[in-house]
Amino acid sequence: MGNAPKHRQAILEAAVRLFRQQGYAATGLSEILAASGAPKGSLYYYFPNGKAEIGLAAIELAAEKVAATLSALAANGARPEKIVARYLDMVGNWMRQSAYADGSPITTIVLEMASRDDKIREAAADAFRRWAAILEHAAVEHGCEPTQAAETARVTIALIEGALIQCRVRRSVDPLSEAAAQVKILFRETDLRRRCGHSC
Amino acid sequence: MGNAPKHRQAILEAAVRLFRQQGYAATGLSEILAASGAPKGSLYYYFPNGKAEIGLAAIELAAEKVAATLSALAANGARPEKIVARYLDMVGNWMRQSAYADGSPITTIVLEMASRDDKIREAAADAFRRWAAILEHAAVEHGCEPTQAAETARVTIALIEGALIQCRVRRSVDPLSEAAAQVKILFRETDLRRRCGHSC
DNA sequence: CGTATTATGGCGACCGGTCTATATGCGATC
DNA sequence: GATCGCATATAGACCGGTCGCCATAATACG
Repeated sequence: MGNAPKHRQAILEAAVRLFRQQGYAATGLSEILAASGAPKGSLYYYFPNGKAEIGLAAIELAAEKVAATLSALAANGARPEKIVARYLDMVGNWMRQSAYADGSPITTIVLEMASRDDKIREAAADAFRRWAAILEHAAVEHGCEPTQAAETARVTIALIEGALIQCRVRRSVDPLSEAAAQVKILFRETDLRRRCGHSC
Repeated sequence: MGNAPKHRQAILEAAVRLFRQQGYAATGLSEILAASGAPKGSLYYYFPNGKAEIGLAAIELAAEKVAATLSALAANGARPEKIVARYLDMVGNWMRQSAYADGSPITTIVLEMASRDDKIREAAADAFRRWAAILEHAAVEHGCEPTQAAETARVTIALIEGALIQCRVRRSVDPLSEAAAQVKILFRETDLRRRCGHSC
C-alpha cells in the first residue's frame, strides 16, 4: 500500500469518483487521466491489464473506505441501528455536496460488469459481505441471536443500496432517513425475537 | 401503442434487455439492432433523437411492465407483503433463468444517467413512485395509516432494488426471500402502529 | 560511465453514434 | 393507365473518440 507510487493513487481516486457518478463504460481513460492530473503513459505502466484492472482496484479501494468508516462508527460499541443512522447521515451530506451525483461507490460499476467480469463481481460480493459483517458483529455484541443478526445485517446493506438509488433519482436525502427509521425497526424486531421467542 | 410499427417494438424490447444486463453506455446501437433483427437504418427513423430517446423509451416500457405485474398481483385485494412475496418469487425465477444477468430493469441505466439526463431521471422517479403507490394503496386498503403506509411502501421499493443488486453479485436468489421476510415485518409493524399507538 | 528500472508521450486500429441520400409502397391526379 | 407526390422505411458512409501498445526519455544505481 505505502509503496504505491504517487500517481497511481491519484488515478485510482479519480476512477472511483467517476465510476461512481457515471459508471464504468461511460468513463473514458482520458477522462480519468485528466481528472487525476497523471500523464497518459502512466496508465498502462501502473495497470498493465488496462481498464479492467482499474475497475477492480477502484472497487477494492472504495470497499475499503466504506468498511473503514463503518468500523470507526462501530468502534465505541454502538448499537447497529445507531451505526447505520450515523453513516446515512454522513452519506446524506456527501450527496448534497455533490448535488446528488455520488451514489454508492460500487453499485453502478457492479451492475454494469456483474455478468461480464467475475473478478469484479466477486470483489463486490466481498465488499457487501464485509460491510454486513460489521453490522452483524455489532448486533451480536448487543445480544441478538447470531443467525438473525446476520440476516438483518445483509438486508440492511441491501436497503441502504436501494435508498441511495432513490436519493439520486429524487434528488433528496429523504430516502436515507426513511431507511434509517426502518432499519431501527428491523434490528429492534431482531432483538425482540431473541427475547420472547417469536413475535410479541 | 397499437399503431407502433412492428420493428419499433422489437428494438425497444432488445434495448430493455441489454440495458438491464450491461447498462446504457456499454450497449452499442449495433448490438441492439443485431439482437432485435431490425435493419440498421430504422433506428433513427423510429427514434429521431437517437440513443437518448431509446433509453428513455426503454425505461418507460420497463416501468410499465413492472407496474402492470404489480397491479395484477394486487388485483384480488391481497395484503402488501403478499404482493411483494409473490412478485419477488417471480423475479427470482427470471433471474435464475437468465443466470443472474437480469436485474432491475431500470436501475443500471438510471445510475449511469441520473446526473446527465433529467428526462431519464424523472422517468425513473415516476416509475418508482407508481410501483410504491400500488403497495401503498394495498396497505391502506388493509387498514394501515396512510402516511405510514406510503413511507413503508417507498422503503419496500428501495429494499427490493437493493436485494436485486445482491442477487446479481452473489448469484443467488436468497436475498429476495430474506427481503420478503423483512418486508413482512415492516408492514406488520406499520399495522401495529396504527392499532396500539406506537410500539407494542 | 553503462545498465536496469521507472516513467511517459504519441501513434494506430477500431468502433461508437449520427446523419444524409436513396429505395419502396401506395393513393391521388391528369 | 401512367405519372406524380408523399410517407414509410432503409443502407451506407462520415467523423470523432476509444482503448491498447510501443518506442523513447528520465532516473537510480553498480
